[in-house]
Amino acid sequence: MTATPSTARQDPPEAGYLRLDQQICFSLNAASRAFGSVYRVLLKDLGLTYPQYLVMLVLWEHGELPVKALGQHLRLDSGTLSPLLKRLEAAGLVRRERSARDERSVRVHLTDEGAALRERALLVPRRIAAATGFGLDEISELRERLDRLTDALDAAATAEGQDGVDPR
Amino acid sequence: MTATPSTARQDPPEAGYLRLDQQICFSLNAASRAFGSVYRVLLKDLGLTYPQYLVMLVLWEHGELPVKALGQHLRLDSGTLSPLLKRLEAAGLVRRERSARDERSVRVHLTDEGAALRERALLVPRRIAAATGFGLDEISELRERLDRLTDALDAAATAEGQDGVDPR
DNA sequence: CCCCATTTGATTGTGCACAACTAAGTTGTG
DNA sequence: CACAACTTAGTTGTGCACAATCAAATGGGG
Repeated sequence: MTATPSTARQDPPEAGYLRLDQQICFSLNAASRAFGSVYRVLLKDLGLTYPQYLVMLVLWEHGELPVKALGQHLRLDSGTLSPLLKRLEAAGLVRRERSARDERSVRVHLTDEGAALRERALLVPRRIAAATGFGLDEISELRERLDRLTDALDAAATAEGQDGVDPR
Repeated sequence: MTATPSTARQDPPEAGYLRLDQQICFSLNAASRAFGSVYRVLLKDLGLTYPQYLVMLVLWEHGELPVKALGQHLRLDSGTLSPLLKRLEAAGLVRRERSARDERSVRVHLTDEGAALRERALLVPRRIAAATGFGLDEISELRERLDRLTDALDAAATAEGQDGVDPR
């Protein structure tokens, strides 16, 4: 039986993959959470969490959007956005109102207070960039790779979801 | 009044940063969640979530660890691990027992069922690697950058936490 | 007009991440 | 020994992510 419970016996190439595999997804996860910690500190002054900050970024850029479009920009669904938007509304930063044209749609727009918050948020990116210690081009290249990775994973996920559909 | 509610007026270099800034952290976040979707599908057969899978990876590698050490490997604290480990224990994959030497410490180790699960998990990494569409060296390079990024962010976060302490 | 598929949000339930706090055990010092 | 400082897990509360489900509104055929 021995004390070492794993990595015994044959352990073909799989085992190496297993380690590598942990590395990439784990590194990604860890980097994402490390970003979260830094943002948490910087955004506390603004009274925003990081996902709320992302929503505000989109609204600052586009002004006013239905929940659906907001979710498409952020890759988030209503299950995540609905409570988040309610908290932003409770904080007085956004308002939600049913579209008159289509009663199913809820348009989210900034309050004056929400729009004004942008001025203070302008200071954030520079401090984040400084915290990464990366140059602009290095960030840009990393971003390009991550986006490519995301696209590949999304494609794989949907293909995996319907598995071997072979839709003729 | 104009339709575009923001990005008007002066918008100095800050605005460009703001956009770039969103890109890198958002890309990271999106990639992390995209990975989550792919893992979710692959791990469903094993009855594991992705964070549970990470815990099992560490246990398969090290055999048996106190909660503290597990958390250091995964960058997670007891607030996250305690309920997660309870779920793994309820699933019959691990056991938790107080160390006799130090009653504060809880050692987590694999059950036979948990150890056996490794065989089925060996299939996962290859499918993940395939889903990324990345080569091994490209994955390796990306991982290196992400780890460097995480280190820089961690350093910035702790420095930020005590802010301008100037501890004399 | 009525029926039905689709679209859009909201709700519910599960699980993770993390801060703040508590409880119990351990260690060092007088 | 007594006692304070520290360590290790656990608990509680808040918020995000996502699957599943529901309800309301819309729009297109019969």
